[in-house]
Amino acid sequence: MRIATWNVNSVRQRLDQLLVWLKERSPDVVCLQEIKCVDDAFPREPIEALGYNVATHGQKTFNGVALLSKLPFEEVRPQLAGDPEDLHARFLEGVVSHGRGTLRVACLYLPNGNPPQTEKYPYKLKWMDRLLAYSKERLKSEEPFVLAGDFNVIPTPEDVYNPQAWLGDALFLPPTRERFQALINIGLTDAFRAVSDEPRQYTFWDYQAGAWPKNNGIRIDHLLLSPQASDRLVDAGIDRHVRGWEKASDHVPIWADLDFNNR
DNA sequence: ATGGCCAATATGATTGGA
Repeated sequence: MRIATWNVNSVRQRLDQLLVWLKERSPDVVCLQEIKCVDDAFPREPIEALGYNVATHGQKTFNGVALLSKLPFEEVRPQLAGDPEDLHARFLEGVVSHGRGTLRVACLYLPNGNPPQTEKYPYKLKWMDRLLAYSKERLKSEEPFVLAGDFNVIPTPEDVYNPQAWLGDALFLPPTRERFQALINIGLTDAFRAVSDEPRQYTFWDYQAGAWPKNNGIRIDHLLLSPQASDRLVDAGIDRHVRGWEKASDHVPIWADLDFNNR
């Protein structure tokens, strides 16, 4: 079973690339971030035509997340618990059933938090605290689940082309990294790092300043696996080549393969 | 962080992104 996540930076601008990539990688479950449209404007039909069920949690102009699944959804729920006043469309949880049980997938678009001296940074940290609380609660069920999305977190200096330049950035500040590490400490596994210790493996390159041709990137999109999911991990990867396409998103897709058959 | 960006919006200047 292949789980993938991709910040598409507007699903309507990226539809052609999305369809090509879906055919090429054929993931079973896909988490999309920054769809940047309301639910009614989401281009469902061409995606459904490829065999996907579609669930969206959009809003006007900004943010917005979606789940695509070849397997039917048993349940779908928007919004991360813990702050009823947070109306940003950044979280959508779905449960799909496969042959040997269910898999819960949480699609998330974690706040950027820049500039750090504004109210945006405490909002990010609070969101991360809510995500930790959510994850602790879900771990109690001892069922396989995946946190998938744009975390806007550079976990370690190995995950950024020039750590010095990012020391004061909301994606790399110690309180940000500490909260990401807290997710690891409670038992979640970074799928990509479970299969590769290669440095300079990035998921985002800025549109500006020749970042892509110079490989000035950062690794901020992640798949975190619960113990029952990481037991099933067989491979993971970054679809770096997608960044070189015409009219590319500034993020590329990442994926993980989980084998739920008997060992 | 930056050699020059990109997307959405009653739209041509502003906001947000990372």
